[in-house]
Amino acid sequence: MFFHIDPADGLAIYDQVVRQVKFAVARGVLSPGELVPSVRELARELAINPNTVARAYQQLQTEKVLQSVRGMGLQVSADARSNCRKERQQLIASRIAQAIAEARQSGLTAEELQVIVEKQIATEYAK
Amino acid sequence: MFFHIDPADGLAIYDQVVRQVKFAVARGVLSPGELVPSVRELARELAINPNTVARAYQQLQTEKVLQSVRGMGLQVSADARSNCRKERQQLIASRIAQAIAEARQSGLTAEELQVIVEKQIATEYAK
Amino acid sequence: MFFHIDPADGLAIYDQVVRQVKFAVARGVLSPGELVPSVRELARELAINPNTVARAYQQLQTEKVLQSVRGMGLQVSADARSNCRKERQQLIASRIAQAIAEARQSGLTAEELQVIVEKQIATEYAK
Amino acid sequence: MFFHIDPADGLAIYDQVVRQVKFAVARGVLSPGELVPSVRELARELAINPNTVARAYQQLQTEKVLQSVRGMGLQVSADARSNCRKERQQLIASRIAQAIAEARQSGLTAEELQVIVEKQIATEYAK
DNA sequence: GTGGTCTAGACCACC
DNA sequence: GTGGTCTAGACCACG
Repeated sequence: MFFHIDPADGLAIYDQVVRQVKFAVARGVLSPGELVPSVRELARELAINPNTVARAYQQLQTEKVLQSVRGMGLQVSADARSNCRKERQQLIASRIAQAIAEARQSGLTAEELQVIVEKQIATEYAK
Repeated sequence: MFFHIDPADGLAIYDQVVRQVKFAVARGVLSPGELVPSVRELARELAINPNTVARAYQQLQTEKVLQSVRGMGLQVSADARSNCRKERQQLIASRIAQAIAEARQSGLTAEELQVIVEKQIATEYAK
Repeated sequence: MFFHIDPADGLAIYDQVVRQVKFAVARGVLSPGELVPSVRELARELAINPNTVARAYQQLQTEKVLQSVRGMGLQVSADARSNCRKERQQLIASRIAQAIAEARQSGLTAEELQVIVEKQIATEYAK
Repeated sequence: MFFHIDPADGLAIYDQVVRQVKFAVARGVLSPGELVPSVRELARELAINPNTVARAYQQLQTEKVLQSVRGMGLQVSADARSNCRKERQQLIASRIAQAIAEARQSGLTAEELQVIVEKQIATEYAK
């Protein structure tokens, strides 16, 4: 499966699921019309409680990323892809902006920060 | 004051206080031997609950950044500066690493991410 | 067909089917002795699952509105019309009573409510 | 307390709570800035599970009717009153419209329906 | 099988 | 004390 939950992320688990579903739609791993894994199945795969998955899916429905097909499951909405693409940029950028704001506030110069960031990007994408 | 609390940061408020005290020590804004603001005073300035400040100070004592001076308050420990300098790098780097890991997981390429990061750094340091 | 299913009605689909069969009998659209559409046919027409229709028909048999004719299907019972007429009043009245009770509870005066109701009746019967 | 839960309403309990909070704000029973009953307190009063109240309150937060005051509770938003007033009309009208649509579909004439409605309004407001 | 709702009880951060 | 989150397990409606 394309999800990975990190209990130490700081973000709530249901929120991690929400973000990752959006990312999967943005990437095209999930396509409009496609059924997402069932609540029970995803819960089993991620080793979390079905209610937690249900909560994430519910939020994704109110945000119109998913829509329910009675008795069949939940389906990616037709216009979800473009919305998720836009939102992905914003979600990532704001999280990075927060980290950068703290870095600056900590007294690091832009140059020192630049070094750290480049090293981290290199490390991450080398995996 | 050298602190800035952001309720929307995602981090717990007491944790933000802990980090910012460490950063202030690393920057030299707070020097070894210097007394930090009292719980009540800092709570008033940051408009947060005194219990939250007390909790942050308690953790800082546990981590030997602060030590109590009977009847005077809390002062920055003698060896706090070098420790805080080291930790600053690590705190900042790990938060950035988390954001970058999510960015990669979301399907962004290193190049797309680089663009976002540079833009955010420029924005932040232009303030 | 004399039925109309509204997925957004709030009522369960099988319950909508039950009510509408009763109403059809009350109106005389379905007469005692007449055969109702088969489960499969009605399911196809309403674009719902045959199980849902079967469940509605089962309840209608339990309530003696329909009775099975071996090898033929389900027919409207002899005494169904008068019973359905009585029940129609009660079903409609109680649903309206519920809506009115909520309206009152919401703080609307009888006059304000009267205005809303008359407007809605006019709108509905103008269709 | 100004709430009343009816398990036989058909509506989900959490939805009944959501609607009634909105109605209370619309009526002025709850004023902007005022703290609503705590999750645990309201759960106790209504004899339902705290999670059910929490779910209702959460939805009210996403709809900007309530906002949280850290450690203090949940407060009615500044602009909630006018929004709730508008929504009350719409919530009531649509529920009534549904009942009326069914009444018409059942074969009742506008006149017969009018009689039923007036009787129900009289009954309800005589309580 | 599916999602939707509800209950029960737990731990956490914050005031 | 407050809300926020998570787990566990139940029942219902629908396919």
